[in-house]
Amino acid sequence: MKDVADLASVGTITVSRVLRTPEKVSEAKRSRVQKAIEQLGYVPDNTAGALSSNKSRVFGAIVSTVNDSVFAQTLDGLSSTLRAAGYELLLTSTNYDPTVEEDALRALLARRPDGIVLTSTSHSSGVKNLLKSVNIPIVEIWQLPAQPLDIAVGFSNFQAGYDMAHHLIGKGKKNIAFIGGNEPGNDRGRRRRDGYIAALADAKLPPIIWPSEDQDLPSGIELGAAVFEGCLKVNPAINAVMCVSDQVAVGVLCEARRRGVEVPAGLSVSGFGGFELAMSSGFNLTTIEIPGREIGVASAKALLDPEAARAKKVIDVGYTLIERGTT
Amino acid sequence: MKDVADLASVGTITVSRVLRTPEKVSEAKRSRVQKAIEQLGYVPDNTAGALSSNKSRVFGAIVSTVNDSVFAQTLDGLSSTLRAAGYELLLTSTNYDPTVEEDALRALLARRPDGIVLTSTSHSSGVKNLLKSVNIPIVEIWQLPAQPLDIAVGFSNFQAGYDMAHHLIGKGKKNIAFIGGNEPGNDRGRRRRDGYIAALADAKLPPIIWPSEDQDLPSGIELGAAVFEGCLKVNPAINAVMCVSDQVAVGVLCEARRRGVEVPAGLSVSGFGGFELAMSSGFNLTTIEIPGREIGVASAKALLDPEAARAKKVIDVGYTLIERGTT
DNA sequence: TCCCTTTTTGGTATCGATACCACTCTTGAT
DNA sequence: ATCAAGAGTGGTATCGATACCAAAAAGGGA
Repeated sequence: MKDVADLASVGTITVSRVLRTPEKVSEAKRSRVQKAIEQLGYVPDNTAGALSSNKSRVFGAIVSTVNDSVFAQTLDGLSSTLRAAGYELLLTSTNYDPTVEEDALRALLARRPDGIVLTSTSHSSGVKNLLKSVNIPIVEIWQLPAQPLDIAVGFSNFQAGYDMAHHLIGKGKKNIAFIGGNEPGNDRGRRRRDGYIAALADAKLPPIIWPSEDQDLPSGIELGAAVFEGCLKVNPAINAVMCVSDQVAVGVLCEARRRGVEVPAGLSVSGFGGFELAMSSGFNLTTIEIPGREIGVASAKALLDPEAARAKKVIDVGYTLIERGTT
Repeated sequence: MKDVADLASVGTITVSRVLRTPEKVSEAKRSRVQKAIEQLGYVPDNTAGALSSNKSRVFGAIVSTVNDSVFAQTLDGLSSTLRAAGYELLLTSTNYDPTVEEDALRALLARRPDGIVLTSTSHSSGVKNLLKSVNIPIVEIWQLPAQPLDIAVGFSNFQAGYDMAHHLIGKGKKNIAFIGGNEPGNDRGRRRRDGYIAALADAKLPPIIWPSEDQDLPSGIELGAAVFEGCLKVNPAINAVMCVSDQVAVGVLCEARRRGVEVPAGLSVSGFGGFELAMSSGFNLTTIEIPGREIGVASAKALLDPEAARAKKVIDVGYTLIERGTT
């Protein structure tokens, strides 16, 4: 930076200002400095800037997994919006293991991020203490906790589960099973299930949940394929399955076709997530579409302007029940 | 850090050593310092450390997209391996837009990463110059360039394309079409196509490529579904389609079922990627499986020990042709 | 016991930017 | 002509860690 300043015959502070607050520098010097920067191929050192200004221009994100297409959209929206504003994203994943969260957070905080995004909403006390001790915006996403730590961006999984169950009931189905949602650490799926239970209770129908907590079954598509052997055989009266995710629903649909089960006449199937595959004409799945990217964009905005976001506390991006051919 | 040092009655430098090189500190002081750290809830400031030691303990990654499940596995392997070694990952995506790469790189370099991972292998001269001017390990992944900038980790897309075409030819198919691979900036798909062309040439068969460069069609599953109208109608003799990705292949399979086309008797279908869906029993797709996670792990190792990696220059993780029911 | 080597420890300068303050130079109103 | 307000500019201290060097303590062989 000294070299640039010398070449442009200005003080170092003016170079700094050209980069951070160009409007405070006169046109003449600004262009001289910019020319010098280009000529020398100068790339500023943000680590030094972070130290002196206490602003790292980096945000941290702790996600449970990047291996989920709707989740990936959120990351995408988050990262692009932040980058457009001159910020970068420091990414860490916990692989749904809650014990890793504290370590990951500690490592993140050592990099002095200007804010943090968390995808889980139940935290250990160690995590809560760490978050309380730093004075930066904390955004919890993909779920709306009753008591957000700071700011929350998401939608109500409970309500979404309720709505979908209500939709199936409205179609005249009386024996509706809920499939999946038992992965440990994934409380979002459980909320959808709670919504399902509530909707069935309101309609005075008995809930059927499969698999039970103690059954050890594969998740995703494989789980859907296993429904016929594991669930429908035990309870052949079931005429609708409400799946915890689109992946599971696609598994059900594949297997239904193979077995010649008519959808939706013999069996209604619904998904959750808005997974690309589900939208395709081949499956034509009724599902709840989550604006994954929008969650990312909204969180980025919350991080960039925490005061405005804190006024709302909870930002509900909503969801859309999309009725297609499987219900 | 001063507070910790005072509480433990040692110099600040000893505190630093307890964190970075604990084996150089006597047992007695080490435990005293660790107790003080815990008591005060001290979280070290890595931005300061980065400035003084010229080591940020952060690696940068520029990916074309996180919206791809096999790609996500790579990120996962990369991030977990790095974190286990005390490093973090700074993530940026270009959304397959090569013009963004230089900006993204400049922003990354400002954070002084200790190394960089790139998913594309064709770079603008600006990018090349920037990379040349920094003296850190550069790892290009998911493809093996003839002239790696520094280190490359991946597999041969060309060879994979060749092998799959060879497999289809071995099955007695004579009219084999290649579907997809025209997205701009995605040179990996193009390499697979080149492999396909080479294999057909060796077998003295005419290549059929669809869609052509100038056709504007959706990608992914939708493209697969469009094959029947757009490609097979024009050339009904085609009895095998080799798809650029599993997504496209799944689209073909869905539509084939709907139309009652027998697979593989009437039409063979192959994919690429090892996408979860393709593995499921419902589709039973013949595909080429890429060890996505392993690419991430191997790149992380290359970043952590660049000297060892530079000795090899190119690290080929290979791939596996998995024959299932669609060919 | 003494001297030499090795281990352990601390003081101080330093990394490269920005905050803070002080100063000069405009501009426009009175 | 004078003054006040504001814009533009630069000098210097500072952020919090680690590198480097020097010194003290601990072992080990004569």
